[in-house]
Amino acid sequence: MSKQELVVIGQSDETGACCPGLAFAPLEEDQAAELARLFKALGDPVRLRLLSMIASRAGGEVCVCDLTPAFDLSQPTISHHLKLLRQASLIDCERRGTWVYYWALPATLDRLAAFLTTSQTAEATA
Amino acid sequence: MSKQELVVIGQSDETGACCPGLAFAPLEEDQAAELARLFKALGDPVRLRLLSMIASRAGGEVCVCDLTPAFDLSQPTISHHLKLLRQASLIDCERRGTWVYYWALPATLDRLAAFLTTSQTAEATA
DNA sequence: GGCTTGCATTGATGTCTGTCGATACAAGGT
DNA sequence: ACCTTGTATCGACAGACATCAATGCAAGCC
Repeated sequence: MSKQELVVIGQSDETGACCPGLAFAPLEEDQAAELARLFKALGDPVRLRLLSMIASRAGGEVCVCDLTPAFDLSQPTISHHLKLLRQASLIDCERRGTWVYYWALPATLDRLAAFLTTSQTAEATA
Repeated sequence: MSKQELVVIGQSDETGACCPGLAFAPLEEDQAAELARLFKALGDPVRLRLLSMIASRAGGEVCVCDLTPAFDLSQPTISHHLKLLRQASLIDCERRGTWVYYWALPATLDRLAAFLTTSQTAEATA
C-alpha cells in the first residue's frame, strides 16, 4: 500500500449512485440519456487515451503541453476532445500562468464502474 | 522504454483483464481502440435501456417480443441496436422456435467496470 | 507597446450513426 | 402448399461527430 493520496475532489453529484446498477433494474429514460452521454464521451480511442494519460499521472495533473504531442492530431482536435471529457465531468482543468493543467474526477469514473458491475456490492446502500 | 512492445492483445474475453485500469497506466493505441468500441456500444440511451432490461431480467433471458414494444421505435431499429450490443459481446442470443431470446454477458460488463475503477482492487493480478 | 507561445473557439467538410420503410428469412399453423 | 407472425437485413436519408486550418484570447517576455 502506497500512500495513495486520494484526493476526493469536490465532486458534483453528491451520492453519485444515480441508479441501482445495470443488472438490477431497467433504466428510466432520463437516467439512460444521462448515462449514455457519459459513455459516449468514453467511446472514442483518443479520449480514452487522453483520460488514461491524465488519470494515471503520478502528480494527479497533466499539462496540455504534455498531452498534445503524444497524438498525431492537430492541437484544436485535442482541445476539442478535452472539452468533451470536461463536459462529461470526467476531468477538470485550471489555468496556471501560461499553461493549463488537467486532472481526472474519480467520482464520475467510479459511478460508471458501479453502474456496470454485475455482482452485488455492499456500497449499494443508497 | 525499450521493451515496450509486448502487446498481449491475444485475450479478448475470459479473464477480461486486458489492461491495468484507466487510472494506473496510459492506454496503448490498440487497447484504446478496442475499449472505445465497447464504450461506444454503451453510448446510446436506447442501447443502455435494452441492456439493462436484458441484464436485470430475472430468468436471465428476454424475448425480443418483450423488448420491442417498450420503445417508441420501429422494430428494425431495435433489431439494429441489439446487433450492435451483440457485436460488442455485451449480449448474446439464440433462436428457439419462433422467438429469439437475448441474455447479458457479464464478463464484458465486469471487464469495463474494472477498467473504470480508480481504486486499487485485489483482482489486478495481471 | 509589440512579439511570442500555449490553448480555446470558429467554420467548414467528410464520415459515421440512428432511424425508417421495404423486404427477406425462419418457423409454425392451416 | 399457403398464409401469418416474429425477427433480421437492406437502402436511403437526416443529423451528429471527428478533424482540420484559420483565428481569437490570455499570459509572459523583449
